Order: sequence, then C-alpha cells, then structure tokens
Amino acid sequence: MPLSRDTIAAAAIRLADAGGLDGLSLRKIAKELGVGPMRLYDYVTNKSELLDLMVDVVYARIAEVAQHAQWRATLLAIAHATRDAALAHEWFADLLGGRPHLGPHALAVGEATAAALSKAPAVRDIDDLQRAVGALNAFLVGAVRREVTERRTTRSTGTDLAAFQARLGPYLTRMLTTGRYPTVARLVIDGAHLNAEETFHHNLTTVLDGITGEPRR
Amino acid sequence: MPLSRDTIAAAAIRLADAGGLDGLSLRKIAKELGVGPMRLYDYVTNKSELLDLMVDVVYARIAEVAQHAQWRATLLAIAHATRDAALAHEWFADLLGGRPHLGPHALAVGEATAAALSKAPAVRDIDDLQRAVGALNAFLVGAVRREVTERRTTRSTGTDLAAFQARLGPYLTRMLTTGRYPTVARLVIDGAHLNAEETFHHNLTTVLDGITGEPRR
DNA sequence: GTATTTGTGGATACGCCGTACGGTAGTGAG
DNA sequence: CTCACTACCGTACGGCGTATCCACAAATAC
Repeated sequence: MPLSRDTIAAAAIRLADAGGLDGLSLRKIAKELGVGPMRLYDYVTNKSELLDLMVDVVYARIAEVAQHAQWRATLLAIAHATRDAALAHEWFADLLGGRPHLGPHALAVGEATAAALSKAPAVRDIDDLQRAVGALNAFLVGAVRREVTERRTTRSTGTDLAAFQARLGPYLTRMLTTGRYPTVARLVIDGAHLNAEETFHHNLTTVLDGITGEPRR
Repeated sequence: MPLSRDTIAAAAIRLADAGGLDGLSLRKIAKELGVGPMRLYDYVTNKSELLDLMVDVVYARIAEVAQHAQWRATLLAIAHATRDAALAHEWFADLLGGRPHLGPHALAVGEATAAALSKAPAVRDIDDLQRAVGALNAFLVGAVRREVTERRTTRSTGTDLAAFQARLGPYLTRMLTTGRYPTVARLVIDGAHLNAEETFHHNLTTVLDGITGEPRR
C-alpha cells in the first residue's frame, strides 16, 4: 500500500467515524495502514494538520452540492449538506469552527456561500456580506454542534419512553422538581419530540430570511 | 488549604485561562493546589466532570445579568454576557455546546432564556418555543466559537497591516490569486476590519428579530 | 569492482496524560 | 488497647504525540 496524504486521511476518517476523535491516534492510523507511526510525519506535519485534512475531505462532499441556479437554493443545499456531513461524521461537528478552514474544498464551499449571499436583497456592500456570512456560519456551526451533542446524549441514555424517563436521571429530575426551572421543565417533558431535520430546516429558513432580507417562502 | 469542588474548579479555571484546555491537566491542578493528583478524585469523578463544573462556574456569571423587565432585554443581556464570558475564558467557547450543560447555573440561564422567548409574539406554543430556543442557542454557540477561533488566529499571526499581509501566508495568497475564490478574496482583502462586538450585536439582532417575530428596533 | 551517499523505514525513547490500585498514617469509636 | 474509617500519597499502567537514532537497501561516484 503506497502511503499518501489521502490514504492517511481516509484511514483517519474511518477510525474517527468508528470511535470519535478520542478514539483517533496516530498509532492507530499507522497500525491500520500497516506502517510505523513515524511514517505519517512524512506526509503531515502534526496531528493538527491531519485533522484539518480530514475536515477538508468532508468539505469536498459538501462542495459537490453547492452549485444551484438560485442563490437561495445554493444556501439551502450547502446548509443541509453541512448538517448531513456532520451527522455522517460526528467528529466533523467537533472540529467545525474550531480552526480556520482553509483547505481547497472548504474555500470552495466558502466561496459558494459568499457568492450566493452577495446576491441577496439585503446584502448591499462588502460589510453586509461579511456580516451575513458570519451569521449564517455561526448558526450552522452551532446547530450541528448542538445536534450532534444531543444525539450522543440520546445514544448514551436510550430513546424510548422508559429510557427517556431514566434519561432525566436522579439529578435532573431533582432539579426540575424544585420548581426553579418551570419553562425548561416544560420543554424537557413536553417538547422532546420535534423532528430534528424539520427543526433544522425551520430555523435555517428563519435565519436566512433575516440575514438576506427575503421573506419566508 | 481545604480542598473542595469550588477550589478545584477555580484552580482549573486559572490554568485554563492561562494555557487553554491543552494546558490543563489534573496533575497541574493538583500541583497548583499543593496536593497529589489523586486527591482530586475525592471531589470529581473524572476530568470530564471537572470541565462541566468549570462551565457552570462561568454560567453563574452569565446568570447574574439574566433578569430584565423586558423579555427582549433579557435575551440581549444573556447573549452579550455569553459572548463576554467566552472572550474572558476562551476555553468556555471550546466547551460550549459540546456537552449538555445541566449545572444549576446553566439551567438557570436556560430557564431565563426560555422564559423570555416564551413571551415573544411568534412563540405561540411549546413547539415554537423549542425551535426558538434551539435557533438562538445555535447562533450563540457558533458565533462565540468562531469569534474565539478568529481571535486565536489573529493572535498567532499579528494584527497590524504588515502582519495582516503576512497572515495570509504563502498558501492562502496562492489560493486567492487562482481566481477561484473571488468573493472570499474580496472578503479577506476588503472585509477584515468590522468591529467584532458590533458584528455580534448586529447578527444577534437579526436572528432575534427572525425567531421572535418582532421587527428590528 | 568498492566506497560513499541517499532514501526509506522502524525501533526506541521522552515527557506527558488520565486514572487504577495499594499502602501508610492519623483519628475516633468501642 | 484494637479496629474501622478517612485522608492522602506514591507507584504503576496503558496510552498519547513526537523527537531521535540506527539499520538496511538502493543509488551514485570513483
């Protein structure tokens, strides 16, 4: 097996998909590729660079769906592809936004996003554009991060109703019965069954409407 | 020095403020407190629990400003306090959204946020409320995360104009001169001088207007 | 042909990490 | 006095990222 940045990144992605970033180490990647750990340093400077490389591989997939005739369709496609990518590779959500993403595919997605936003009615100059890009990306980073966290929590505590009760745990039950958090209690008891994709889409639409100056459609 | 969860958390916060989460270890905390590392386990189950504790200490500060007569003023105060906290403790931005935050102070901030949002015109039922809470928190998590990342990048590359050019680095300069990323190039060259706080406030207002159904003021 | 240089790769080591485990000393109760 | 409990430390384990050195094979020079 010839070693390359691509094969290293692919092995790293397989391992991270299986065990999260905590389960990812250079030794494990090297073992999966049948080489010694120090071999990897011929191709990546350090672990941090490898993580950046993995992120850019995921951005390549997002970039594939980033071209649409309408600017709004482009933005929706990018946003949904970002969420899909994060759900397929949860480690991506852990890394997203935590470092500048400057790989070629990340730049391509950034370009597609910015170009689409520059066509929106409320984006009149470069300052408007920078704010709009910032707001959309802030929402995306936060939304996928929180959704992945929620999935992990659900996975570790179960998803059916009995497990849902057990999920509250003695601590949280106790806290919620103090009466100090009535709205949160209502949300937890009554609000736990919204469809995640619909929620994402609804909130994305709301945010988009606001930053682009185009009403809800 | 009597040991307690509070003293451990305070020492941990000092260390994390100084060296980030990478500079934080149980051995270092123990050394700072003049005890053996295993002592800490009398007070916290593991490192993860300690990180949760640190987050809740920061939420205590946010909770202090979370009570206002008007629901919108409450939301603005919470949002700005969250940003201020993240800028004062950058490690907070690294942790925010990455785990469920269930400490008493985090619950208090969550309650204040949800209670305020429940009074907004567009929030008519529990599902609306859940979506609104999700959207606002997504924006906050993403915005502070990205802003702290930007600060770190700036800090490591300098902030004056000469350093700004050097900041692009050979790689990024090369990428931007390919002509493949014209909008991004424009943003980088022309758009780099917006005030961070004003940007945050502008985008927060935009997002709030959208999710609460109350126009810009 | 031999000697030297270069390239590839692995082995070993270092300093650090979180945490398991065992032992010791001191204190209080019976 | 003995015993049980508590507080505490030391040692150790398995793992991490990465520095460094060495061995061997292939290529090059003479």
